[in-house]
Amino acid sequence: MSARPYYITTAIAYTSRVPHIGNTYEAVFTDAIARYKRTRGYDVYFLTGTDEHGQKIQKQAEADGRTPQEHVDRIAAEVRRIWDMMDVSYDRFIRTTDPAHKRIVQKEFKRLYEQGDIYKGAYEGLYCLSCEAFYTETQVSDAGGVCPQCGAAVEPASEEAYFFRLSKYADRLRAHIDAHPAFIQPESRKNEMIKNFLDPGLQDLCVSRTSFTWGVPVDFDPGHIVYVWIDALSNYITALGYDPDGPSGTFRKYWPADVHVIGKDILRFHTIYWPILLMALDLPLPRQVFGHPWLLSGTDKMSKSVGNVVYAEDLVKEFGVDAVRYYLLREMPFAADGVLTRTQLITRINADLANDLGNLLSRTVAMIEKYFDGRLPEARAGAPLDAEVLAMAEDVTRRYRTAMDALQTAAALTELWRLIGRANKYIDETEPWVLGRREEDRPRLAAVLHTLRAVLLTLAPSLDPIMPRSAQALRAQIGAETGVVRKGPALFPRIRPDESPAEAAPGSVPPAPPVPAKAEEPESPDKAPAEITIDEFFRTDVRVALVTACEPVPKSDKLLRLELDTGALDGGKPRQVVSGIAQWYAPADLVGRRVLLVANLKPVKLRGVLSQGMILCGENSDGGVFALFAPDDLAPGAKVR
RNA sequence: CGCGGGGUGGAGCAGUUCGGUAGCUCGUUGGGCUCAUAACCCAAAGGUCGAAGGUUCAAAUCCUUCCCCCGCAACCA
Repeated sequence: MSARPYYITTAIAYTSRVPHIGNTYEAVFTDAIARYKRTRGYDVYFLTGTDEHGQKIQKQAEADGRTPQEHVDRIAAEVRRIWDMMDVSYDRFIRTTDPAHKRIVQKEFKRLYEQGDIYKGAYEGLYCLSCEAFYTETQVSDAGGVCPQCGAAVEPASEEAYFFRLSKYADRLRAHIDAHPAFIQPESRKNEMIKNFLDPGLQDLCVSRTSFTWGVPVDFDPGHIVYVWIDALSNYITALGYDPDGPSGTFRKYWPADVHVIGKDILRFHTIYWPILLMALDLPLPRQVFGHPWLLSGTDKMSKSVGNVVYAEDLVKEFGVDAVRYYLLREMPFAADGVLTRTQLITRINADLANDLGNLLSRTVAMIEKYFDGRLPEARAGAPLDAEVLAMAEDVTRRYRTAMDALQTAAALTELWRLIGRANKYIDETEPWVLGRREEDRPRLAAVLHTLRAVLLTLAPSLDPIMPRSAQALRAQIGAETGVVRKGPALFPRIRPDESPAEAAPGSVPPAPPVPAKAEEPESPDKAPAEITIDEFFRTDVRVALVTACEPVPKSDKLLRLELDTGALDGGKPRQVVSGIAQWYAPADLVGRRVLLVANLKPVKLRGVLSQGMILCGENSDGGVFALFAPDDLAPGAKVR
């Protein structure tokens, strides 16, 4: 019987910035499943890659003074390097800028248009000239009838665009979801999708843009660019050689995908738009979409501005690939968000990898070398206890497989460690060092060590998908191929815990960023702004202003409404500014004080309240915000420069 | 009443679907062992399961109300 095909994918990584450990988790997780399926004899095809189109990338590249292609080439290479470093065993790395991909996307688009699933319509909305962007009526009315971005007037406008008739397939999709309970994982997400998107009815989806050029052009209508959904999602089939005019053998062999592993944030696109797109193309739907949870850094989402972003590379440098892989696969829950802290990482490595697994191997190997010179004799005296441990090994392997089949790597690892714990206990129970003292106990000693070696041999293939290198090292030491046991270097050396003050305090929760945000060089969003001339600076009108009144903005958490005396600037009239500092200042803290006001900002309405300027504040890396106050000697209205 | 997730020994979590002795890892304390990476094994201490009502012979689990925390959205110009 030929091996059963198994097609598994990650989402393609967006190339606006270099992926952090949270993004990397997805690749590692998917890799573990792919490797596991290979050990189970499946013919696995593992796809990953990068999503390289869109306005954001175009703008980013412009800001960096590069062409979009240069930009995505750089980031895609970086993504690939990180995946390789993590031993991600993908079979194909697709990029949406691959010419073959683009060609097929164009064909798909055309076919959908010709069969009437895509139609040309008008995108109606309120347009802001200065932002060159459309806004919905709700967005505008919430902003008080002006542009939510800049506060300028907006006007109704329409622009040509292509739309996808989602509604046509909604019933079929609903039926599919009902008939395939495992389609959306975890289960809780299923209701979310149905309740939030399917039940209210699907709007036709706008699938083209004319506002930027970095994308796949609609070949029969110049100026239109295929918008992200059709372009990006199609990677799962174009990578296999799909072609509306006759797909490749690879495609016929692997499609439909067994599972798309994606972040929970893009579940909607994968469980609604993607299936409908496939239906329209008359292709079978993927068997499962798994929206994995987030990896949080400390208690928060990783974010550049908070400064708690962790990169796989830094962790790998310090702890090794396999330890990082183990942590991710062990610590990430199936549905709830996972947490990454340095302390937890070190604890996990020491307790599980060094003490339990590493030490089990170490003591077993050491004894086999010491008592039998690396070769166990045939003459053995078994005991019921041995059989019990070996039976457990089998049972654990079974449970491990069940968990892995259900994508529950944490549960699978818990099982393996149950066996490791049992084996360590078995050593204490049998006391091989006592057996080693008397010649007549040699057969019993041989049996005990044989049991231990057997347990490790059982463990090796299960550990393979999780920690390929260490599993290999373990095999080598217990002589899986040669039969000769030879002690090697410690599998996982113990790590000395940190003694930084933040983590030393007993009972305190150390949410300290595990690793300082690394140098910014591959990232552009946060790098220091470009130089400006003094004239450009003087375009900013900064003034001293006296706070004459202050109150919270009703129904808002963060906003304070300030009334400011700006001296002669406004002809003695008070100026009203809304500032998002309610978390840090009570109104009473501000009244009577002199703040620094950016006086020539475009006015904007916040929560319905007009704000005519901005108060200057400083922000610490821990997020604390402090207003900058002027000395009393400076009169209201005084110019600051 | 915006949407969603969560509140279980010092820390991190499981258990809640289909009520029935509150479990795991780390940490703490005491003991054992010496093959091993100051590792391993055993034992103990430690919990009003966010609060209050209710249903029930029985509630972490079901119902009602409330409190708190975290995301997202709206409001951080």
